[in-house]
Amino acid sequence: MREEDSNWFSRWEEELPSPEELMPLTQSLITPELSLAFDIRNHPPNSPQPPPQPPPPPLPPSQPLSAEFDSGELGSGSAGDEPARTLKRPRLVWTPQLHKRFVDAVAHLGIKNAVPKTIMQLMSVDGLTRENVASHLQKYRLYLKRMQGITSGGGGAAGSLSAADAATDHLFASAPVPPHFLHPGRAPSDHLLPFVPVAAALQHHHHQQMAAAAVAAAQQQQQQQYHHRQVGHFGSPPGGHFEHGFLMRQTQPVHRMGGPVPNQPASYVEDLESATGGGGRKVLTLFPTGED
DNA sequence: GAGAAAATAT
DNA sequence: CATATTTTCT
Repeated sequence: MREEDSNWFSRWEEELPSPEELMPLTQSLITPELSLAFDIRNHPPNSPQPPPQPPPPPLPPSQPLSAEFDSGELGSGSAGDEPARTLKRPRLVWTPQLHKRFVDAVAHLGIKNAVPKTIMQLMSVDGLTRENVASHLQKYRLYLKRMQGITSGGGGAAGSLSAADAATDHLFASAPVPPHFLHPGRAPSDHLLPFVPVAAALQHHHHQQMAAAAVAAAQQQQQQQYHHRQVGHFGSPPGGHFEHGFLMRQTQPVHRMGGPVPNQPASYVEDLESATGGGGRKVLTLFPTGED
């Protein structure tokens, strides 16, 4: 309980894995034929077709994520300008769902093609930039490396469950870590880890009951160095003014690349549910998709 | 003030 | 693209 504590706890309930998400590692990949089917590459006049290596795998089966977000925001004119242009984007919050998609993309791509660019494209999550993926990928790799030492070697000794799973990277732990990744030279199929590092063993949870639950609030205006949470409290607005709370607007000038990526018009808004008990807190993560 | 996550720079 | 460093948030 140091850093996130309240945070991750709130998230935990919010992002609780749905049955669909808990799919075993036996996730069926896209059939090769399908991949090939998607691999329809015409021959444009001048297409920077990457090296003869890359079978652009289709997008993984999109998850039935509930896309529900308030479309409100309109208002008034205050924000006549839709800044988007060269405006610093807020900060990307990697929610488990988003991370899962990331992992899925990497998994389906294979280590070889799992480069930021490709991953980003495959994810088709709007608002997601290459830098975001790159940064996360970096961390993810480190996590994998760390995990290697524990899963192998010790042989999954019962005792050394290690904090590596639950204690450390909460986010990574929540996502189904593909069996491979540990090393390319291994057979992906067949034997998988004795156990999935699904975060579970949580015994100590102090109920700090924090009102803050919302993440990802975009402040298009001046994002100065305020000190405290900027997220909207839904609990009790001091000013008596009810704010929308978390509303993100992110429009990015889509520059199309001639890439062979069958972009799927994916609108990804994640999670929006779980009003367990009386505390109805909804966290809206990831920005709405304008379009691709 | 420390630690972690994301961003940014090399 | 990968890694290192810096910033920002909890």
